[in-house]
Amino acid sequence: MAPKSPEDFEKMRAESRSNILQSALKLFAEEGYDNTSISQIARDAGISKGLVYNYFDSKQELLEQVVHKGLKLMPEIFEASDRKIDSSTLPNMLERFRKSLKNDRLFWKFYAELLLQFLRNRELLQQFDMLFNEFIELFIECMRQQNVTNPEIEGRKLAAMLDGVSLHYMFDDDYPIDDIFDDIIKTYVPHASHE
Amino acid sequence: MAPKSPEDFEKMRAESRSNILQSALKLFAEEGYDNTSISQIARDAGISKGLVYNYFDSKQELLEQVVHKGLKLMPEIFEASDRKIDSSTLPNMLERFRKSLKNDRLFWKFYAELLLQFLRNRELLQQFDMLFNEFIELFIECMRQQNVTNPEIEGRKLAAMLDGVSLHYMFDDDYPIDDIFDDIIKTYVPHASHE
Amino acid sequence: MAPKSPEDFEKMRAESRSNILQSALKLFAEEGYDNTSISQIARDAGISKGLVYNYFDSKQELLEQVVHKGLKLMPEIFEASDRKIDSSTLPNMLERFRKSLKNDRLFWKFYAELLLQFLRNRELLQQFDMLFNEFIELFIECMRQQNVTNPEIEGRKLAAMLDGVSLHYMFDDDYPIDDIFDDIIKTYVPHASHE
Amino acid sequence: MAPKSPEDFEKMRAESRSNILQSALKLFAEEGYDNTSISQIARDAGISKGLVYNYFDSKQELLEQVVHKGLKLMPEIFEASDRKIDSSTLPNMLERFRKSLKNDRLFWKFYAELLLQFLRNRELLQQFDMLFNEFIELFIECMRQQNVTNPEIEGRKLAAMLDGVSLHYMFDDDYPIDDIFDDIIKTYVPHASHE
DNA sequence: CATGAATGAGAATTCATTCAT
DNA sequence: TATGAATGAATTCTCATTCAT
Repeated sequence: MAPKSPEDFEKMRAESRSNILQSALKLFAEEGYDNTSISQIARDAGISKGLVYNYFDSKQELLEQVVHKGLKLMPEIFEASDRKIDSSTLPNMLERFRKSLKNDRLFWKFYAELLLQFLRNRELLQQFDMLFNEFIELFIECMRQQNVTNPEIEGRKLAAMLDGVSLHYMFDDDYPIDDIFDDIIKTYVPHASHE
Repeated sequence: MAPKSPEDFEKMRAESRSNILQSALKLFAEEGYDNTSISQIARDAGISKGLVYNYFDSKQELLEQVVHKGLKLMPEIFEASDRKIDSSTLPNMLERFRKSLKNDRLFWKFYAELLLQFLRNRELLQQFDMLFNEFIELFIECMRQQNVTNPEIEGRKLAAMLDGVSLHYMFDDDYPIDDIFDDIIKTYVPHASHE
Repeated sequence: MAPKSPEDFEKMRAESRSNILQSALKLFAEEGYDNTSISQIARDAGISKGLVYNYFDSKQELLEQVVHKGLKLMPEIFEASDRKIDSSTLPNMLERFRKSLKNDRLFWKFYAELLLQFLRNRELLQQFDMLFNEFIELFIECMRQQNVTNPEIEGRKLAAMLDGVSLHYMFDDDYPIDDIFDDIIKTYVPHASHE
Repeated sequence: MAPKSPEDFEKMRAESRSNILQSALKLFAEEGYDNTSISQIARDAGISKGLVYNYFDSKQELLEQVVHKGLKLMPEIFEASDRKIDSSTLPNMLERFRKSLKNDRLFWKFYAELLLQFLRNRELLQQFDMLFNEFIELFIECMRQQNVTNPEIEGRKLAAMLDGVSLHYMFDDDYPIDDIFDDIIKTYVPHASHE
């Protein structure tokens, strides 16, 4: 009844949009992109099918937006807040990653799915590539900090290992994720414990 | 006049079947399972749509057969021929793996795709799970051979790293795959360096 | 501007659903279940193929719904309105049946078709079986009313004869349906003649 | 090895043909015409799919031949061997029919299926119509023999009842077929009892 | 802004029929 | 005569997308 202000509308739009993205992320992660229909997403978001198209031009664009939103979470996990890399950066990052893996299994399943989509889809690949390289660069930088002999190689190995561990963890409910992380942290951050 | 002999038929069948599996592997790997239609597979194999169903009951079964065939390659890559694990097993395996990654990129792309399919599909998961665990066990056994402190953890880390490296390599055409492998071999096979 | 109200949608749905059932009944009856494609039904109903699946999960379910709707007509034909069986029940029923046979030839053709489907399809058989037995029981009850020596047998004979007459009538455009019915009524309702 | 004489070939042909017809009858009766594939028939007959087309031009023609062969059995059941109709014709016929119903349930199921096919298929209808009318005429003639008041009507009623009883019997494994037949025979052949 | 009915292109699957041998 | 591989048209069913209200 009360006439809504432009701001109200704006807020509603943002909220609806966010709901849709939320539902899409969940369903894409659980069922896979191809096995998720717009109807399901709409139903899950509690809105009508048609309305989805009010916010996103196509299913493909919805995917891209979900990815976009998802990738923005990555830096929060991996980047040190002060952007300065020091000896605590890597252990902090690893801890945050471990925590995220355990808490946001859904997101990481989706991330795994995306890896595959990316291998095929040029549009998505570009969005992702930059971030992906930043992420590797970050590890390389950490290695450099630690004065390892070959930071480029060591950084890539660490990145690969973490991706591999994530995959295996998603596969196997009994995966000893904590043991593995404890060990990785110990290995890659040896200075942390003694001297 | 002369009716075809059973051998003739057998040969035809084997050939067609093999063609179909070949095309299916290629397309599943390149486009993904869901984005590949039976029509495409048939077209690629140079046969009619209907014939595919002469050899495979369903698209799902075709996938399973492709997987089955693919998984048979794994042991050749990872297992020591004499089944005895000694100090040369791991370097041999790693070399074979490196070579396979570079030669059979298609297969490994597909393998990556499968990881995701597996996360959802119970049928496939079972076929795969055993092999997957064997593969991890193998690395653990190698670690045990080398008297590392914690073979269980070290084996899993190595397995994860190799999966991660494979993924990254598939992503990035400039990935320094040889440097990484050289390093891994050097790290995990320290004895190799000093004679 | 104004969104459609739930009532509007409800009305649209009911109408479309009814159209589809109508067309399906007609075509199943005329062509047989197996010889009728969803496309034909859609075309006949003046809608798109896909819409049929908006209302019915499968062709099989469409059949079941058509049957369900059709079977609801049966009681109107065969049951005495007051549920009490007396000497007028049978002649009334026979008259209603005669009238229905002549008016609803389509339905009865379909009913005949169904008999055959039923011989194979367990799902449908159950829906039908109850009604079928009720129908025979009804005749038996009428016979009992008339104090015939062996009402069980006589009831079944009458039921069989009516099914047979229906079939023959559907076959033969010159079938003397009225003569037959007049005779049956005279035979089975002897009291009608002498008061 | 021994060169086959033309007669041998002829006999083999006849035998193969008969096998196919046998299998087709069985499968059509059990599964229905539409649900039976040529492959099934060939498999059941122990020959190749292609060979079926050596004997029959099409599935439709195979159906027609099965019908043709089947209908030839009818006279054996219904006609008095000496073609003369007397007071024993009807009871004999009814006994033969009862026996056939119980022994050849498969055939009668198929006959029921055919009734429906006939209602749609002009080709088949013609083959059948003649026989169908002969069959009714036969009953009418029997009634005439018995000096019933209205042989035309009574004959048709008997024919209808027998068709109906057959259907019901096929439906219901507990159908009291013998009681019904005993009663029919007693009713329609009253003279049989008192001399 | 919101709804869900309606569309239609495309996918998997079946199967009668053909054909080379 | 006999085989079964191969074809392709037809069928059921799904779902992204449009549109009238």
